[in-house]
Amino acid sequence: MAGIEDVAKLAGVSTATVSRALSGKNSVSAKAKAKVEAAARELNYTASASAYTLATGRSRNIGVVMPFVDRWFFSVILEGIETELIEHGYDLTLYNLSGGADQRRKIFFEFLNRKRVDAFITVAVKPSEDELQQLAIAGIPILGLGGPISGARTVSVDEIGAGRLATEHLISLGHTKIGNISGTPASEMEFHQPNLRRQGYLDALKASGLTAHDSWLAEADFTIAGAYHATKQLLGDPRNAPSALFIASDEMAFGAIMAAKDLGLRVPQDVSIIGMDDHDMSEFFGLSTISQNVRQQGSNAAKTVIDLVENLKDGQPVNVEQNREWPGTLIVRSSTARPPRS
Amino acid sequence: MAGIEDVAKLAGVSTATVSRALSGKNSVSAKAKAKVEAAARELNYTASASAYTLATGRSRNIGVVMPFVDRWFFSVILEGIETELIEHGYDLTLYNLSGGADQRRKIFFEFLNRKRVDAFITVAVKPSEDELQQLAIAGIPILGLGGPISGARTVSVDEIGAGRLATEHLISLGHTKIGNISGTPASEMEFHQPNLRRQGYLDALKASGLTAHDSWLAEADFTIAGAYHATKQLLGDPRNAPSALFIASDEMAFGAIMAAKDLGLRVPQDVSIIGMDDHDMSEFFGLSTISQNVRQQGSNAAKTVIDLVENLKDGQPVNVEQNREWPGTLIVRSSTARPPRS
DNA sequence: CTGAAAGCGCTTACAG
DNA sequence: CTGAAAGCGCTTACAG
Repeated sequence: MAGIEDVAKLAGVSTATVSRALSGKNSVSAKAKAKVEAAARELNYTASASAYTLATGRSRNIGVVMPFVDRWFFSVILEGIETELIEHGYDLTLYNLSGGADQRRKIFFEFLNRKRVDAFITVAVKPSEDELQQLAIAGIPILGLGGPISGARTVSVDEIGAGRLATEHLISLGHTKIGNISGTPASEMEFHQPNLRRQGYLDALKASGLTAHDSWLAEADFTIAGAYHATKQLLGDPRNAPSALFIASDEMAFGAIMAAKDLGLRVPQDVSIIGMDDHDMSEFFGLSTISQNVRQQGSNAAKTVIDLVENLKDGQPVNVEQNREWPGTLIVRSSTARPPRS
Repeated sequence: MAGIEDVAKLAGVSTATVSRALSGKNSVSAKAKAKVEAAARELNYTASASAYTLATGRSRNIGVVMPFVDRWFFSVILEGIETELIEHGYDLTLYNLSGGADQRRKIFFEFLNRKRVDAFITVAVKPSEDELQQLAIAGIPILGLGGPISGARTVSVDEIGAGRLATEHLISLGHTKIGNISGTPASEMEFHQPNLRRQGYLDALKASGLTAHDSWLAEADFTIAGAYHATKQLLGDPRNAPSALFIASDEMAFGAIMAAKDLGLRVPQDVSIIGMDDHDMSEFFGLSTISQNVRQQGSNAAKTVIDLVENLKDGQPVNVEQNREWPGTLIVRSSTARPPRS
């Protein structure tokens, strides 16, 4: 592998000039620049990341911390982040928390100290006080996706608004008996999304003078199977079943659709179902939903974080502690319709 | 952030001793070791990755290259790799190829040159001649998952055997009219898996003296929707529909199950369906399948690659060009049964 | 515009 | 067992 010395020799200039010519920041004569570029191309030279980092203190590398990578939402957001980062010449180092508390501690208190990344993007992870402090000591900027983090810049979806929008859609179709299945968060991290979505659902009902019957509310664990069982329970009630369901994730909504079918109910003629996410498979299921624009959330987070690290002031990020909220957008497919006349 | 100098001062020793004490490799007196460890803990010191890399030439970082991260197989394998890597103190840098040819070139010919990783794991990616050569120049060991790569160590699933096993299961139940839906690979990378799976299917039929009717064969694009349509076509044939289907992925098998149901066919009473993968949702669908042990494939790949980089000989990996094959394992659930008596 | 040299923060022969 | 010093491969004031 060629080093800067080789390029300098071949181009007949000093290593300083090579560095300047290639970085493009400093003034170099057009002639020197051309020679250096030719030499670099010939030798297939790229500056070594570790030497660059050691000299500049910048790594052109972003750490991404998420609780899982093998769930739809997380994998899509990861892909969005990665594609944007590569575009801008940044690497992505992945830290996933699924290994439990030990792994989490290791990441925050050991890997982080290695100064390998310029910044972190956390996805649906709420750092503890200790962890936040650790980040502060390390002086690493952090961008939180999904929920405010004290002292950090944050981007999230307007969860309450999304829950309200989904519910209003059902109300506008004429439904009055509307149920809701929310998601139970995994333990260690904090998804408060599900609660907020239900909040929006309750708000919408209230605004229309409707009420939520207790037996119309359920929880499931964000899996298709969990929602299947919950839905059977809700819709199986012969006396007081809801005619429409707002479900906190599309994957759970798939389970709900199958449960309805297995009960002999037609979707949407007998029961309307709306989810949230706009999952890849939602089109296939004909599922109406609130889109989160997940991939775009990812690429936006990447852009924001790059902006953050490239505009440090005295080593500190500018404009921290700022929470931006994205609206969800309603997508109407074939799983929602007017209620059956009773 | 504390540096090695700070630790040395606090412990009252030289930086050389700090380095030795912390790496644990060289002889250091118990007393010095204790003092250094105490100081390091107090200052929350971890060696800077870039300085370590520059000094040693090792990065403790593995690059993972995959065509997508937002598909089930890839996200699960990624999670398997990551968890194992963290365990061993390695970082993971993700390169995903979904951005197209440009992104791919950038990764292979620019990012790779930065010498940021000790080795690569490629997943279902077949490097071109150019790319392979680039890897060779860089002297970076590479472990290929899914399909042999010339000059590299490789781990893959015995695809032919898996196809045969699935088909033999159907044959052993008494089926004689067995169809197959294989997957069409995306363009740029090379999945030859689908062909191999069909190969195994054909082998099994032949060995039992059965033949594959042309109209029992179809292809789909690995999506639930694609397989849904293909299955309707296959099973809709009123004269010569197969009584069982081997489908090249579980996700496609879900589409097949739904297609069968929508045709009024019961699974497995009217038609048996077996997939391949053992997807997270397969349990829910009651899908019989051939498990690939995906998560385990990932963690195994991580172990192998660590072994590779920690046992270089003169900078070269030992035992290259070695292809290991894993067997798939049959998982029987409720989607396969004896054929209906005609 | 350009080069010589210091410095980034480690590790590791070398000498003792 | 331990320390002084060289060196890893870059970038960037500094001087010209």
